[in-house]
Amino acid sequence: MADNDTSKLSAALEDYLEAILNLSAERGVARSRGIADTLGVARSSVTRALRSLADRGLVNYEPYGIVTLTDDGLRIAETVARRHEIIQSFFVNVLGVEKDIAQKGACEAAHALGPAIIDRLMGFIEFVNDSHKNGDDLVGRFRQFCKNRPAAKDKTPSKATRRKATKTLAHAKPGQKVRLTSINAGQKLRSRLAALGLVPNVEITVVSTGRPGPFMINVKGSKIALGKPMVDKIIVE
Amino acid sequence: MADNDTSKLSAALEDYLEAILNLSAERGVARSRGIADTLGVARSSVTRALRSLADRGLVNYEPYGIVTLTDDGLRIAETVARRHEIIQSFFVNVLGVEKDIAQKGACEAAHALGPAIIDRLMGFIEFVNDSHKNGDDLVGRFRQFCKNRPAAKDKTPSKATRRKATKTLAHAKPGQKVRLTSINAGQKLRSRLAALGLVPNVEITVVSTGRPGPFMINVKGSKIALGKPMVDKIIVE
DNA sequence: TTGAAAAGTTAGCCGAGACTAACTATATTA
DNA sequence: TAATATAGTTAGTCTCGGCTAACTTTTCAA
Ligand SMILES: [Mn+2]
Ligand SMILES: [Mn+2]
Ligand SMILES: [Mn+2]
Ligand SMILES: [Mn+2]
Repeated sequence: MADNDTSKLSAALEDYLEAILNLSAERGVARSRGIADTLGVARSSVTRALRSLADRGLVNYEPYGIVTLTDDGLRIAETVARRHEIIQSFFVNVLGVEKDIAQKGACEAAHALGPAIIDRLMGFIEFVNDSHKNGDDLVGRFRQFCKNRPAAKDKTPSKATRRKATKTLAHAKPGQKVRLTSINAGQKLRSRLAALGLVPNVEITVVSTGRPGPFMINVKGSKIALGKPMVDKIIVE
Repeated sequence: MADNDTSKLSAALEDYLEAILNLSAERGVARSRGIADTLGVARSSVTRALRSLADRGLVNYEPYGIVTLTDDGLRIAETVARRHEIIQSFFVNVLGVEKDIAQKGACEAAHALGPAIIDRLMGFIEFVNDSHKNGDDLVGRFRQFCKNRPAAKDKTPSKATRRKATKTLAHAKPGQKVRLTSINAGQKLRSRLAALGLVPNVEITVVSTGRPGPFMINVKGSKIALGKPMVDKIIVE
């Protein structure tokens, strides 16, 4: 009988429920083979998932039988399917994303976004539709807006890039002067380097960056050759 | 040295990179302990993740050392962080979702949404801001719109619910007449039930639904008692 | 009715990613 | 400088969710 459904379901198991719901609607019945095909997994994986779902009281299942959702299972399946639909609708109908891509992204995102966000998102879609009825073609304006500006690239630097990233000696160019911040290594290596003058706050002048040849630096008048692994461990500013 | 980064990174490893980027920016340096605290995992989990990332050439790491991102790692970390920021910004600044919830959802969704969707989403945020400058307070209008309608619930039935779900005998109420569609069981059980008159298309009248007592049905004049497991296997319409 | 073909299950393997407990290296401080 | 506290690693375990190969059950058609 229906077991406890304390812990939240994994994305994978939610997908099984969603697949069962869809198959039931489309073909009238959900069988193991159909689920495997829908999700692109091996038939044996389905068997195991069904046992797991049955243990949680979410499907009626027994070996060689067809699969139906219990009331609990139906509730979850509908919630997931609905989230998927809403997110996908936003991607396609508002953002104008290509259907296949939207489908894939929405199916995954559906497991990550809870009621608070989904409700708002649905409200927003309604708002957009409502605006349209009132003569304001928001989506059309957005499309137009997109045309009039150089398509932003996913790689465009943003706040993230503006944050200073830790620089190692490897990032320095020949001729550049840098100050040693710290050495990313154990004390034995650190003391070995200290003997060469490589201590915190010392000024380093990069002589050559070692392609080809060794990475050469100048520290207080003496030239030092460093190996690549070493170069990555020396933090500078 | 930098290994091949053929296969796409898992969400978990992307989170490690993101955490390292953030720690480097906030504290100047990323150490194992800080990563563990940020992500809420055990220190030993961090050790393993760092080894894995180092193998892929995404971080400079060696035991007991501090951690820095390689150029490849930095690129990925920034991409993930930026997706996170854009999605979160949409949730908070457009949809008006509470910060903590938006943060959590965005961090997860960031791994699921690729450039095609993210680019559009960022464009949309810009569009909204742009509209605002031109005197159209879209967000304000949306907030107003939300107030003027009964808050939609995540459980509201939608297309998903409108699809007919498979009904079992368990869903029937006392006195109800239903037609048997199929029996979710192997042939031996099916023939046993067939002997009782339970064959496809036969009409079943529900007598009592068995709380307490057995589930009783009337088939062609004869009363039959069914156990709960059986009731779940009989598909009707 | 019987013998494939198809559907489904079992058994065993694997990698990812978490955990705890115990150990080791490093840092701190008296 | 030695003792202790903290940080980090190692070893071993677990669950999840894939997979293949081999077997069994059910279906279907001759
Ligand atoms: Mn889906
Ligand atoms: Mn999904
Ligand atoms: Mn994030
Ligand atoms: Mn994340």
